[in-house]
Amino acid sequence: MSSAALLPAAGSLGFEGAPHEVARRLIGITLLVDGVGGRIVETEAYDSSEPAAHSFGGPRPRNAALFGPPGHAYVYRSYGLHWCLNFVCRESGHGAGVLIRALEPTHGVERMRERRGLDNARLLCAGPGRVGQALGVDGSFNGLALDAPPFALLARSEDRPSLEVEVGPRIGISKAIELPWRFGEKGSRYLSKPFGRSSPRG
DNA sequence: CTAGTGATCCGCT
DNA sequence: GCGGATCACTAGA
Repeated sequence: MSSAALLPAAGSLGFEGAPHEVARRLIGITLLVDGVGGRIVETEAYDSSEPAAHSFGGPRPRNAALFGPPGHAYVYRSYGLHWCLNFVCRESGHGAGVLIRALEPTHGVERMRERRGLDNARLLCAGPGRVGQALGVDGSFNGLALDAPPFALLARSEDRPSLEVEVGPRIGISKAIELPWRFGEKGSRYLSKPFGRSSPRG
């Protein structure tokens, strides 16, 4: 049996914690939507205390889910085209979240290829908009709990004991660019962009 | 590999 | 009007 224990992990991820801690813990966790998805290899943390966050400036209709209970989804539309998935953190009313930026495809790869109209596994989920498209996430998922279908979060199996996490500045923002709140699995070739300069292989 | 650009919608000033 | 927590595509190093 291949995978040792793929156990539900939603209860042990500590979504009530700070977003940069949750973002780090999520690396290596498997995310599935209706059974389709893969290992989380890249995340970013956002908090209402800094101006890059959608929650900065307080609750509004669009960001309401971010101010809801932790362990739920916040889905927003990016540039009028793409759907991006976040996990809500901290306590209700705070407005913190973790953006899922990239997955290593492991489950339902054919389904993801169809949805993305793309053959290259490396690019299937390499970016938040690509993750949304590959997993079939749209605005109707906004506010759903992460510990119940269609979502599933599975603990790391022990096939990768030496998981190393890299840290760096967040991508695609113009404010609070100094915060090192982007996290990624070191050496993964499924990142949306490489971190500093290591070996560009994988 | 990096840099530039158009697409396309919604929330905010 | 303006500008995004982006992506696909093109051109050039």
